Amino acid sequence: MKKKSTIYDVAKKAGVSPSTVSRVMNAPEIVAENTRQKVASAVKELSYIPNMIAANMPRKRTNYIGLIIPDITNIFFSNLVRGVQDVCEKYGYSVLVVNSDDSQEKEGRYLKLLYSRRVDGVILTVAGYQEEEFPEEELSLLKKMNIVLIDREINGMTAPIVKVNNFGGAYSAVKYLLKMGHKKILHLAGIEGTKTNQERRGGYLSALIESHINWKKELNADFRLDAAYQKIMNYWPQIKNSDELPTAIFAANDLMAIGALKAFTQLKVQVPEEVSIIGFDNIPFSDCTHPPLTTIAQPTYLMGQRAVETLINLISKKRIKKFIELETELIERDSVSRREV
Amino acid sequence: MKKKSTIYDVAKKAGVSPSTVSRVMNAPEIVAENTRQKVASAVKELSYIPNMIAANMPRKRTNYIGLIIPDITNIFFSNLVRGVQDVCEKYGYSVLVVNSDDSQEKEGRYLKLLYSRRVDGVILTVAGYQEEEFPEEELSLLKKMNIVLIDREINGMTAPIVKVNNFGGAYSAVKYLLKMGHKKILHLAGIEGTKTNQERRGGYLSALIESHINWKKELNADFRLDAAYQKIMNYWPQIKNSDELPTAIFAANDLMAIGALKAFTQLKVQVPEEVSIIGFDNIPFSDCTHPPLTTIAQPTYLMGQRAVETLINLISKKRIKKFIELETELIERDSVSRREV
DNA sequence: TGTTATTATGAAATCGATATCAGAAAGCGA
DNA sequence: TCGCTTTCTGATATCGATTTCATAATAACA
Repeated sequence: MKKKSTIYDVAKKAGVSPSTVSRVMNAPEIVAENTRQKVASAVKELSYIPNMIAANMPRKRTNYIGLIIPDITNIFFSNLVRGVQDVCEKYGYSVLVVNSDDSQEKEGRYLKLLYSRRVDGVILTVAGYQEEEFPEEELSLLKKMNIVLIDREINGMTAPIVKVNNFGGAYSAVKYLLKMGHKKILHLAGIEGTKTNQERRGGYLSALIESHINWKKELNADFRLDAAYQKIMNYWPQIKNSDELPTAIFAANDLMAIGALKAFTQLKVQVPEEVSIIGFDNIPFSDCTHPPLTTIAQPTYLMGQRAVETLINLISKKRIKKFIELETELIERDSVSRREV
Repeated sequence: MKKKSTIYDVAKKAGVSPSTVSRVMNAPEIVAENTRQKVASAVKELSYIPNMIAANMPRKRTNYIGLIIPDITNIFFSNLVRGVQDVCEKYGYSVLVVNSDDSQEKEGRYLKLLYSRRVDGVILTVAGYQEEEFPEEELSLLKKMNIVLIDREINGMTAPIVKVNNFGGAYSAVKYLLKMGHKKILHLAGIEGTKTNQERRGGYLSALIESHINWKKELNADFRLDAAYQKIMNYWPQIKNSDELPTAIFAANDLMAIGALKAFTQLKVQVPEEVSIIGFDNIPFSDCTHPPLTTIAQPTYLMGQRAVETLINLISKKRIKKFIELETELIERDSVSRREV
């Protein structure tokens, strides 16, 4: 591996000062055509590529942003990540993605890492499992950095947030089921600690109350496919043939809806003839299930984009909106059918 | 935002030199218990977190690795990314992930970016669409960096590679179809330029030849779900009722298999009664399709892990295996049925 | 007790860029 | 031609760590 060439090498070869080389690399228009050419050819000859590490120091910015999500293998997040990456790319930022696995401890560790790496800002999906109060150390770190929250709010923090109208989405999902004639609607709920889940649960309950429906039932599956699968496998046989049997399910995300679908296939329960299911998220493949899943679509890619835009404005101290709430959309497919009585 | 404290601040507060603080942070065992304590409490008091940017310069390493994949929203890669991240985390590296969208031009640009950011090494899934010869500039960049290839080989480059036995996997998939009595097997192929696709195609052809089957047919869908869907939607009606009609399909990846499945649902063609389908990859959700997809499993997470381990050994100049080929596994589910002629 | 190792610390150079400031050269109006 | 901008370039300090080398203090040994 041959030695990397530096700005000094280029300067020497071109017969100019390092400052001039720096100018040619960063603001070519302010240097005379003539010198610019000389430098350019020296750059090419040495195949010089500037060392951004060195550049970052005096500049006091890295053009990195950190992205903390629960888990990249959770398909919900990959579109979001891509949205973040694409906008970053456009503005010359790079993204450092880490997985908190919804653990507060990991979240804290990564925040420290990101700080240590001096990222210009962080986009954070707060970890779901909150052991206790927000630790002091983490909170003070958060205050030192440019932060934009995404997807989940966090009590006692006033960072800008980009989220989806979870309440409204859930509300419209349940309203839709009611409109289709369902009166016994089970709720497959997500991680209890998360604001997201609380809001969706709120939408569920509000829609029921508004329609004077007293029947309600919740099963918790932490937003996870296999947990939902297990819960249904356990629960359904118990209530089969009783009047506890729901005619519809509102799942707080598609993953759980798909888990339920899988369980029903195995239990030989027909969807939507025997139970209707509606999900939340509209993840990829939710249109490839059998039957294709009716769901509430979230604009995940857009969320990622908005979050970065906000963050970049925050970094460059422009005016920003503190609260961006995107709307959901009902996607009618085939997992919900009309139920008479 | 209050001023960040530096190693000098800590040194002053603790009444020692910056060198000593540096030692406490990096090799505490070589400094006297007494001074270590003084420094530690100064660190805590100022809540000092070292600036890794500054540290990287004299050290000449960044503890970053770059990861170039075609597209993070392609679900096949998320497990791989996670494998990379988890091992990196263990060894104190951070990962910079970028999407080439299978474009050679983007790949080149990102390589340059990664070089500029002075990552310690790069894990690269070579872009599928190769316009022409590998550009000189990119090649010389590759030679300057520590590179580990993943998934796809590249002609005329001798970097270590971690891949899957594509030939063997495809071969066993087609052998399995033959064993189930199928004699007309269509191949849904991926991006032609990729070695991966060539190998899988090779496995398909070899299995046929070995069984003295002359019937063959290929449709190309670039590894993409929607392309596969379209191809089937166009092709099937044309050949319906002719003896061109295949009884089974070997798709070069699950995405295309799922696209085909979707088309067949729409065309009211029963799977597996009328056509059997076998995929490749075993992506998440391939067990949630209808019917659950029989497929060839790739150990993607493991591939990511192996790639990083190799890269880290390469970086630290340890001995490495130049060629790591992982085995596939046939996952029998319900999309293939026996066919008695 | 004098000599040599060992351990613990500090001083100063260094990594490779940027940024500030100053000065030379060129352009321009009177 | 003189003075004043404007344009272009270079010298030098700086960012915040690490690293090398030197030295003081202490321990070990003959």
